[in-house]
Amino acid sequence: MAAKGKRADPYHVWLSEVMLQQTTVQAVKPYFLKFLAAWPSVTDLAAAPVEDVMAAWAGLGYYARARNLKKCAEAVANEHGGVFPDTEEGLKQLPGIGDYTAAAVAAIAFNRQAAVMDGNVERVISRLFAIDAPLPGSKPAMKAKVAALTPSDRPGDFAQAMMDLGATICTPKRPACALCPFNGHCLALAHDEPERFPVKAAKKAKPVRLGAAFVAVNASGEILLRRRVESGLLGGMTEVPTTAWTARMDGGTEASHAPFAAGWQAAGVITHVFTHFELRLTVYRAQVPDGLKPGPDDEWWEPVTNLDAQALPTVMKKVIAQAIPSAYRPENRN
DNA sequence: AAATCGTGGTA
DNA sequence: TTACCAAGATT
Repeated sequence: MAAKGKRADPYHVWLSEVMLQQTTVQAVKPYFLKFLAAWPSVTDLAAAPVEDVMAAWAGLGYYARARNLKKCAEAVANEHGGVFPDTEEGLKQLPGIGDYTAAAVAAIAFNRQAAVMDGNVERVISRLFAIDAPLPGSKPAMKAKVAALTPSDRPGDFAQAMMDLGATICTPKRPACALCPFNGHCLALAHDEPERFPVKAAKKAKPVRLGAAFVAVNASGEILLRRRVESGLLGGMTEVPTTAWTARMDGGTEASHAPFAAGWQAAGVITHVFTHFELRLTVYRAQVPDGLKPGPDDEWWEPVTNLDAQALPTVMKKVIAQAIPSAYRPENRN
């Protein structure tokens, strides 16, 4: 972070804010450093192969962010001369930059008086004013409160201070109200019920989906991989062949969806929880001879020693580790 | 405009 | 263990 009231590098601010969307600082740190080392400027990122960017993002989640990150870098490099727009409105036109990120970059990197509101700020504001209307419907009213509080002097520092307050003092459970600089003006505290806010709409139950995954290893120690379609869940990421992920496991479905006939052996079940469903995959493995042709739909054979360089999401690392326990041991990596 | 989209940490 | 949720965006 830059010194008090100073503008930080817009590329650094943008990259960190995108990574921090729905993601903890702890999880982001190593990825942020890795990206800056690989691509020191936005033009470097714009010039990078998208596969490299997806592989570098693997494990961080919400992979549409990585696809939009690349598109945004290309837009800045090709349509803005390699310079980020310096207004909230200009930034919001770019891929992957919404209300929050546009305001955050405008305030922190360009000293603009933009109202920055993330989940932390929503919690602080909802408590300060004891807002009973549930999120997300109450968002516009809350943002108006933030805008009214945001100063013209050092708006970026104000934004970061509000987020820090929400992250460390005005926490979801057991907030440290005694330490809060607003404890003389907080309506929720005055009513002795800070934890009642923010009020949120009820969330729905998480269904279970079932499927099977197939790990084929040939005599040369290569594993059969394929690339998922660009859109939707894990879009553009790498996977091993699987059946469809459906509510029911239909008998006979599994063998018919194997990439080819082989001595498939069940190797156990892995469970992975996504945002809106839980996935249980039965893992099958087979030792096959060399020379099998990869299927038509973006399949290839990859040395098991090179899995770290692949764009494998966490669920697929679980599958491979289940089938090949040694795959992710250090001595088997390049 | 409700649904979709990952993962890991915490209580 | 379950539930929540973390510096949200897109369709």
